[in-house]
Amino acid sequence: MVSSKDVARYAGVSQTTVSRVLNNPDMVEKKTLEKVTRAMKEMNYRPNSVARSLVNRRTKSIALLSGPLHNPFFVETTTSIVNYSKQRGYNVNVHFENFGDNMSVYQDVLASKVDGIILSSILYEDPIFSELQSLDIPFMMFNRKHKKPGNFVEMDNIEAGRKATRHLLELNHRHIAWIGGPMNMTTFSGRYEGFQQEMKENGCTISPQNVNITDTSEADICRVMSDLLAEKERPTAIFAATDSIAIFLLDYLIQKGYQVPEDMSLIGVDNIALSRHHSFRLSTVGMNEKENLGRIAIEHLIDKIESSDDQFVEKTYPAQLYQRSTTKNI
Amino acid sequence: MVSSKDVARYAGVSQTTVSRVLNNPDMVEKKTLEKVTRAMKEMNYRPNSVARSLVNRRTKSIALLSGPLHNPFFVETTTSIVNYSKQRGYNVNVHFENFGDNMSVYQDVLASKVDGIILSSILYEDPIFSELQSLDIPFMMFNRKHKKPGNFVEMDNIEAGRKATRHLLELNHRHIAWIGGPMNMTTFSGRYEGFQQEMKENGCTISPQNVNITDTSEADICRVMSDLLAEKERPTAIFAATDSIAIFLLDYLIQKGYQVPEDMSLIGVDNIALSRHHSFRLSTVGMNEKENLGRIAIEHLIDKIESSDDQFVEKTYPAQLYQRSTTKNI
DNA sequence: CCTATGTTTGAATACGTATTCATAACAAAA
DNA sequence: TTTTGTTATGAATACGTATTCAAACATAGG
Repeated sequence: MVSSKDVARYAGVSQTTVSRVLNNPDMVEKKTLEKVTRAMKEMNYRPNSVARSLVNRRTKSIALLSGPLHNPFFVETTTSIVNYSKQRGYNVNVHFENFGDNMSVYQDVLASKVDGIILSSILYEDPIFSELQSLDIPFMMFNRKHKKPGNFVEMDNIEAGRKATRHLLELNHRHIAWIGGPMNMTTFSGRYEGFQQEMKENGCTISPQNVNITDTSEADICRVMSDLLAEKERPTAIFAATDSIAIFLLDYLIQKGYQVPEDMSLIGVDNIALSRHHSFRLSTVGMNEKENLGRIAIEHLIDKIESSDDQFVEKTYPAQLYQRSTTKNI
Repeated sequence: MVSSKDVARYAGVSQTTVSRVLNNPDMVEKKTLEKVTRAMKEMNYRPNSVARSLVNRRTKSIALLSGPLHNPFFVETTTSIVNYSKQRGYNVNVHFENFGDNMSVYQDVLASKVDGIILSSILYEDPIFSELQSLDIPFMMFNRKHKKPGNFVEMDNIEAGRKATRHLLELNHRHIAWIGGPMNMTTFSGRYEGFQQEMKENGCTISPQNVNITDTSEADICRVMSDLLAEKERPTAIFAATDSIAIFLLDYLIQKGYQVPEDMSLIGVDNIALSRHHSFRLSTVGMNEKENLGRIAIEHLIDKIESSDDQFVEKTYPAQLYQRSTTKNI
C-alpha cells in the first residue's frame, strides 16, 4: 500500500508536506500543493485511517449495541443512528444483543476503539455499566436504561403502560393478559408497572396466569399464547409489551382461526411504522411520530463526543395512544 | 489511557513481555505471566486495537454497504452478516445506500480501513467497481451484481421473474402491471427481463403504461399505483419487483378500499419473513427458505479475507414460487 | 569443564500519520 | 548592512503495539 512517505518521495517533498496538503493546505505553497496533489492522484494514494486514528486519538466511529432487528422498532432506530452518524462524519459498528451470551458482545464492544457507544441493550442492573464507565468515553442509552445515573433517552414507559391499559378498560375489558419480556429491562418493567397501577386503580385484579413473561422469541410467545387460549376463563384482551410482540401474536391468532378484535382485543406499545399498515391497523401507544429515540440519542452522543461536557442527559418523552382497529368494545 | 508500556513499568518487565502475555502466553514464564496479568487487571489495561491494527495491517472489521432497512429483505441480510461476522471475530461498519448521493457513502467506505467489503448496493455499471478493485481487498456483492466479473451471490432473478409471471398467467391474468425500481440494478432488470420473456412466450403484450419504474420510495410507489388504478383498462394483477414494494402496495390498496386478491392479484419477489404473516400471506417467489444471501456472502468474504485466494465466487441460486393468498384465478 | 541446545527476556525497530520545533529563504523595515 | 518578521519546508518525534534479533541464562550431554 502506498504511504504518505511514498508520495513524498515521488513528489520530491517531505512526508510532513504531504500531511499538510491533506490537513492544512493553506500552509503549503500553491505550486507544491499541485505537485503533491498530482502525485497522490497518480499513485492512487489513500490516507491510512488507522494510522490517523492512532495519532489523533479518535477513530471517528461509534459502537451501536442494538436490540435485534426482527423487532422493527430497532430497524427504525438503527437506520436513524447510522444515517445521522454518517452525516456527522462517523462510522457505526453495529452489534446485536444476544440473549444467550451478551457478555461476548460486550467484550467485542469494549475491545473495539470507538469514540462513543450507544446502546439499547442494557439491563437495569447490568454489570456492563461500570465497565462502560471505566472506558472513559461517552455512552448513551436509549429505549432501555440502567439503575445508575447516566445518559439516556426513553419513552415514559409507565405512562405508556397506563394509557394502553386505560384504553382497554374504557372498552370494558376486565380480563386482560400481559405478554412481555424479561423484567430486568426497563421497557418491560416500566410498561408492566403502568399496567398494574391502572388495573389496581380501577379495581381490577390481574390473575397470575395472565402475566406472561417471554424471552421475546417466537417460540416462547407461541407457548405463552397457546396457554392463554387454553384457559377456562380466557382473557378478552391482550396487552403486548411491544408492537413487535403484538404483530407476532396477530399472526399466531389468525393462523389459529381467531379474529382480532372480534375474538380478542390486542394492543401494543412503540407505534412502529408497520403497525400503521392497513393489514394490521394495530392499536398502540407510542411517542410522537416525528420523534425517534435512536435519532435523539445519537445526536446527544455525538454532541458529547465533540464537546466532552459531562452533564448527564436524562430525557423521558411522553407516550400517547394511537387507537386503531385491533381493540374493540365488548 | 494506560498503555502496555505503563503495564510493563508497573510490573517491572519490558513492553515486549507484556505484548507476549497477550499474544504468546506460552513464551513467557509462568511467574512472569501472573505478575503481568495481575498488573493488567489492577491498571484496568485494555489493548489499543488501533495500534494493533496499524502493525498487524488488519482491522478485523468489514464494511457493509446495504440497501435500506425499510426493505425487510435487508433486515434479514444485515442481521445475518453482523452476527456471523461477530462469530468469526469481525466488526461490521454498516452504511446504507443513499439514492440521492451514493458517492459520499462510497467515499466513506473507501476511506475507512477494513479487511473486506460486502455490498448489495451496486449498480450494473457502477464506477465504484474499479475503485473497489484498486483497494486491493476482497469485496463481495450480494443480491445485486456488477457488469464486470467479480465475487457475487444472487438469486436467479430472471427465473424469479418468469416464475412469478407464469403463476399469474396460469391464473388467467393477461393484463399484468409491473412495478419495480431502477433498471440499472440487476435485481430489477433481471426480474423484469423474466417478466418480459414469459409474457412474450405466452403471446401476451405488455402495454407501456403498465411498466412502472419507481425509486422505491413510498411517495413514488403511491404515485405509480394511483396512476394504475386510474387506467381505463385497469390491470388485474400486479407484479411487484420486491416483497417490500408488494407489502407497501397492499397497504395502499386496502387503504383505498380495494380487496386483494378479489379486486387485484399481487405477487412479490424475495420471500421475506414478513410475507408469511397471516395478515398478508403474500404470494411471492424466492430462494429456499433456509438460504440467506447475506449469510452466504459474508461467509465467502471472510474465507477470502483469511485465505486470500483470488478465484471469483459467482453463484446464482434458483428461485421458487411460494403461492399464498394474494393471487387468485379470474 | 566445555559445548550444544533450549528457554526467557529486552532493546530496537516498524507500522503510517500528525505535530513540534528548527531552519532556510526572502521581503520589509530600520 | 543589519534587524525583524513572514512564509515555506523538513527533521525528528510521538501515538501503542508486534516482531526481530541478540543476549542472558539454564540444562544436558560429552
